[in-house]
Amino acid sequence: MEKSEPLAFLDHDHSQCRRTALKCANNQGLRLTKWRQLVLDLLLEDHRSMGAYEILNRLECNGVKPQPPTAYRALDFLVEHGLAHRIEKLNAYVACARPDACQSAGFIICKECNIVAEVECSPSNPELLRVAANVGFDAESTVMEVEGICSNCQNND
Amino acid sequence: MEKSEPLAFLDHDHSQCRRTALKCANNQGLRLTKWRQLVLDLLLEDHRSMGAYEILNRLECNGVKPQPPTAYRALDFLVEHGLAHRIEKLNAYVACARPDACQSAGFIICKECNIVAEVECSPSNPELLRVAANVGFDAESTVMEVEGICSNCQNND
DNA sequence: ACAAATCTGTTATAATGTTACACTCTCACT
DNA sequence: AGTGAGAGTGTAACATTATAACAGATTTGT
Ligand SMILES: [Zn+2]
Ligand SMILES: [Zn+2]
Ligand SMILES: [Zn+2]
Ligand SMILES: [Zn+2]
Repeated sequence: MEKSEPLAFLDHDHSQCRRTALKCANNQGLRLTKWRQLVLDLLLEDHRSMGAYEILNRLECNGVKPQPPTAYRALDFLVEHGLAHRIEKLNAYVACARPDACQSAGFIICKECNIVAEVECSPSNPELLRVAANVGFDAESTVMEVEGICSNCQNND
Repeated sequence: MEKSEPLAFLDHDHSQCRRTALKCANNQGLRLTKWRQLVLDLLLEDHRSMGAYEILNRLECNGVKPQPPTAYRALDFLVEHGLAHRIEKLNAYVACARPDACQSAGFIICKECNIVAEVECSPSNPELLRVAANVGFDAESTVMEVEGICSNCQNND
């Protein structure tokens, strides 16, 4: 599998994605507490994105359903440590597809089926970065999202 | 002034920006109705972004204060016709800085002062687009945003 | 003048995200 | 083991952002 292929669009052994992510989380010495674990697991079910409240509604531990801050705290943690990404265009979250090797990622978003494919690529647009550098701007984070219709959905019309 | 300089960071005759935008709107044969006009005017006050409710709270015509849908409708219209842009990272809106020549734009966002500089540049990241094309993805729109600290704010610490 | 299309007014509600504060747990250090 | 600091959780309330639905008004083309 080529490095830059977006996993989301490929048939693949997804349980492998899950194992990699969990192993990666442990290797970093992160504290994967109960809720963080559960949220990560929900996100790792597939490569779709989920809203915070969709996650919240499915969160549950021994019959206990947590409140919004619990979901947001877990999501913030996962995003901060690179185990998940926030999709700004959708106000939603996805598990990182390559938590072991994710420097900078862009996202391909299908409007129809909501699949979100992560692509490891250099940060931002070269022209944009050049202009930013020219005006002494200190760039800290980058949003790169492309919305459209995936080839599956094009054919299903 | 070089084409790719971000206007927002430069001292400039901003009333000129406003005239250009309004002229541009009229030239396109768009119906700039009362609310659309007023919203555009608010956005054109400077190159800062404004949330929909910030706009809503300042909207007023002959003592009449409209409801949320009015603001959102005007904003949707302006965005759709390229007179404004939505900043996904901020859930906010800016007037287009070059409505006469805006094919595709990226944004430089200062966390401190909230200034939003628009940069005309090619759509998205080349690697991201290449991968999208490879998998037969039909790209329709692109989000390019870089967040950080502008040089002014770096010096003001 | 008329019909179709577009725009507006209005009410209500949905969806997303945060503050604040008390309490509990974990971990490093005596 | 005790203990204190920091990190994590529980909970209630609230703030912000966005949309649905539908009736009425205005504009546009014929
Ligand atoms: Zn997978
Ligand atoms: Zn699709
Ligand atoms: Zn200006
Ligand atoms: Zn600044």
